[in-house]
This record gives sequence, C-alpha cells and structure tokens, in this order.
Amino acid sequence: MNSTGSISQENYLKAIFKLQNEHGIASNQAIAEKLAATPAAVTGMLRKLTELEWVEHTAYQGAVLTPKGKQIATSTIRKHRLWEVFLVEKLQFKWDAVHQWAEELEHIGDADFTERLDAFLGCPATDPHGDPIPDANGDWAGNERVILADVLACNQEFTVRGVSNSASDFLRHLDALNIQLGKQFSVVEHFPFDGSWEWKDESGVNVRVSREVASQLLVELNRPQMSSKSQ
Amino acid sequence: MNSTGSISQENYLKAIFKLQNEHGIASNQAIAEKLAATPAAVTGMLRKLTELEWVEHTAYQGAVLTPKGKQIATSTIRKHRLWEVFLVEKLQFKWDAVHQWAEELEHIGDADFTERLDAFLGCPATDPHGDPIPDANGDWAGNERVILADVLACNQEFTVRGVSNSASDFLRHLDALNIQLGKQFSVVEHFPFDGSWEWKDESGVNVRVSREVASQLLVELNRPQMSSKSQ
DNA sequence: ATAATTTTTTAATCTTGCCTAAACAATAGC
DNA sequence: GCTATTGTTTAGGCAAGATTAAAAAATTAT
Repeated sequence: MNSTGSISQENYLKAIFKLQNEHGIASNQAIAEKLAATPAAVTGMLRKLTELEWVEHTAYQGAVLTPKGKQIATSTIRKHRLWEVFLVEKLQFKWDAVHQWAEELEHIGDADFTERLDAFLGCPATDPHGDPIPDANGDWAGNERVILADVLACNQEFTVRGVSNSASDFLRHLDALNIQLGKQFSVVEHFPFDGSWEWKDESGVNVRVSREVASQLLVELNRPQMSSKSQ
Repeated sequence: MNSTGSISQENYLKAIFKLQNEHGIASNQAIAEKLAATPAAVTGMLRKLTELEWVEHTAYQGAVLTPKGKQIATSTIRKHRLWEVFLVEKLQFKWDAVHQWAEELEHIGDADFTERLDAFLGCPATDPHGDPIPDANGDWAGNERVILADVLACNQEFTVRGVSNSASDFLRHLDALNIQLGKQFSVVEHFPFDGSWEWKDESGVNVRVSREVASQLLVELNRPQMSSKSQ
C-alpha cells in the first residue's frame, strides 16, 4: 500500500494532482510549466509513470492519476505541509522562506516517519499559508470553508484564512501590510475604479489593499454580527 | 566560505574525512567499501573532487581533504548528528532507527538552517550514540574523554558514553541488555577465557557483557571513589 | 630481482532525467 | 474542407553517477 517514487517522480505526481484538481486532466504543457521542464521531458516521464501504473496517460490528451498515484501525491503534499509547519513553528522561519526547504524535505521518510512528525507538531490542520494538510489517508478536510475575497460586502467582517499564492514577494508584502492568517478585518470601502479595498482590523487600524493582493487572499466570512446600534 | 556539493559528493567527503582520521589517508578501496560502490566509481569521483579542490588525490596513493573539503565534510556530519538528535528526542525514534533518515536529511539546508535546528535542539553536544557534534566552525569538543572498555580494572566504576558501532542489531542488543548512554556501572568480574565481563548497575542489577559488546562501547572512567571500608 | 598478488585506473556501457530540434497530431480560422 | 497554429511526441544527445571487464601500477613474496 505504501510504495514511493524517486524525487523527480514524486514531483510529477504532485504537479499532476494539482492540475487535475483544477482542470480535470493534466496537459503535457501545464505539467512542463509547473516543473520548469520541457514538454518533451514530460512525455518521457509520463511513459514511466504509466508503466508504474501511477498515472493513466492518453497520447495527445493528458494525464490522470490512478488511486496509487494519488496516494503518493497526497502523501508528498502532506509531508511538504507538515515540514512547513515545523520550519515556521519550531525553527522560527518566516513564512515566505519555508517552501524551498519543504520542497526537499517532502521526499524523505516513510509513513511511520510522517505520522511521528504529525504527532510532534500536534496534528496541525493547515500549513503556514493556510493550505489544508491532508490526513494519513490522503483525505482533505475543510478545504471548502475558504472563499474568494471578491464577494465581500460593505461592513462585512471576515477572517483571513489562506493565500492562493505562496511566492516570497507576495508573502513579504502581506507582512508589510500587517496581514496575517487568522486576523480579522471588516470592510470599510471598496473602490471599483481599481478594485482596491479599505479594511479595518480589530484594533481599528485601517489598511488599503490592492485588487492584486485581495484577489490572492482566501477568507472566511464571519457569521454576521449584530452591530451595536441595530440591536 | 559556505558552498556545498551534490549528495553524492558530500557522501564521498564524509567517507574520506572519517578514513583520513583513522588512517591519515583514504585509500580508494576503503572509500569504495564505505560507500558500497566499486573502486572504479571512486576513481571517477576523486577526479571531480580534485577539480573542485575539495580533495588532493595522488594516483595510486589515496585522497586527503583540503580545508574546503574538510569544511563541507564536518558540516555534513554536524547536520547528520543534529538530525539524529531531533529524530530521537522530538520524534521518539529508537536510537537504532535514526541513521537511515539522518543520512538523507543531512544533505538539506544551508548554514542558517543548521543553526536554527541546533538552537531548537538546545545545542546538543553529542548525538544519540554519544558521538560529538562538531560546532558551526567544524571544531570538535570533548572527543578525547571517551576510552575503550579494555582498560577497566575490577571494582572500577564507569559511565557508558558512546558506541563505536551504530549498526541497528548492535544497538538493539544493547537495549536488550538494558545498557543506555549515561548509565553507570561497576566491574564485578572479567573473564579472560572469552573476554566477557560481569558488571553491576547502580541499582545493583548484574549484567553479563560479551567481549564483542564491550569492545564497541566507549566509556568514561569515574573518578575513583573511596569505598566505604577503605575510608 | 623477478614473479605473484593486490590495488588502482582506464575503457566501454548503463540508467535517470533532462535538453534541442524535427516530425507528427489536433485544433482553429477562413 | 484546407491551411495555420498550437501542442505532443520522437530522435539524438548530454551530464552525473554507477557498473563490469581488462590493463597498468604498486606491493608482497620468494
């Protein structure tokens, strides 16, 4: 039940998994782009992964994971995200610096190792970017409670729960704006002209947020609270 | 000052470092044996490491590390041993199970990463097998305070400080004998016939230790204590 | 000192994973 | 329905690291 691939193979499975979730199938070109490789390299690797029965690949169509391939992919993602938690919470890395190391650490260890790491970290539900950590069976919990920032109405209160972009420069920008996961804001105003926002945090401090930033935040709408005057 | 090699290169440097400490020079064959490779593979890699100026290699003689090569080797050993501490103390692995994983983890991270890990672990002086952890400059502290078991005289008290063999079966055998690092014993009797020993631990429990086991233990002799009658 | 043995090196090949360039499908435009 | 474009696959190669088998050097033995 628990075999494992080479580093390169695991990276392909991860990429295919994510593309499959977005588009139903992983095109050769999309895989190549995600892995910074050429489409020709992808064709070669897909042949190998097909032989291993970790993907089903139809020539000129695209690739889809088999159950076995999906198991390896989710296990790799699980390890990646657990290591990110370790790096931030235990080694005090900033959240924009953990991806590169987790990218290497995710290929180490077996199921026992992973469960020990998970237990040591207190079985975290999400990584430092708010992405859910799949459980040991590869199942995802609570992936659906986060929604895009666009739907926010005036005065709406919400909590920042995740980012849909983990690039260092974006994360450092959030740091500069003093926006952290779990922090609660309310909408002051929305400016349709450029799509930017003005928000207020819980201590009454206002932040201006560009459309580019807001559109990459995953938020959870707070249960509408009775305002002091309407009560 | 802080460059780094490929995984394979780092493993060669580690092997050469250890052989050099034992024999002054690392022969082609000894390296091959340590890395479970063929001598031909070693010749090829030594050529590369010589180009990189990490080793000095004289044909048909052997290899010696340059300062740069030594720095990479000790840094790799430092990381290996820090990770072993992590695996035992934080993830609750048994001490006979950590080597394989540390062997992979040791190739990950830069100097900053390593120092964060070190700080998180409380700057341990030794790994779970009692081997000293070199500091960030590659210097070794207290390597000399451990000596071989052969010199023990009757009634001598001593503390087990390390093992000169970290093979799983040996370590599990020590577990079965209830011998742990830091534990104190006194010599009851030595049997020259087969070189075996009888020892007594602090709670008065006797252990029989074969020559094979005793010769792989590194111990520290306790300051001779006045026995109750001789005082 | 010469022969026998051991160790090291060379030479040719393999595997994994990648690349470029060219050929081949599939889709889109008209 | 035929051409133009886009995406995919083949073909040939390269680099790292390893292998086996044979040649060369060094060491040991007589």
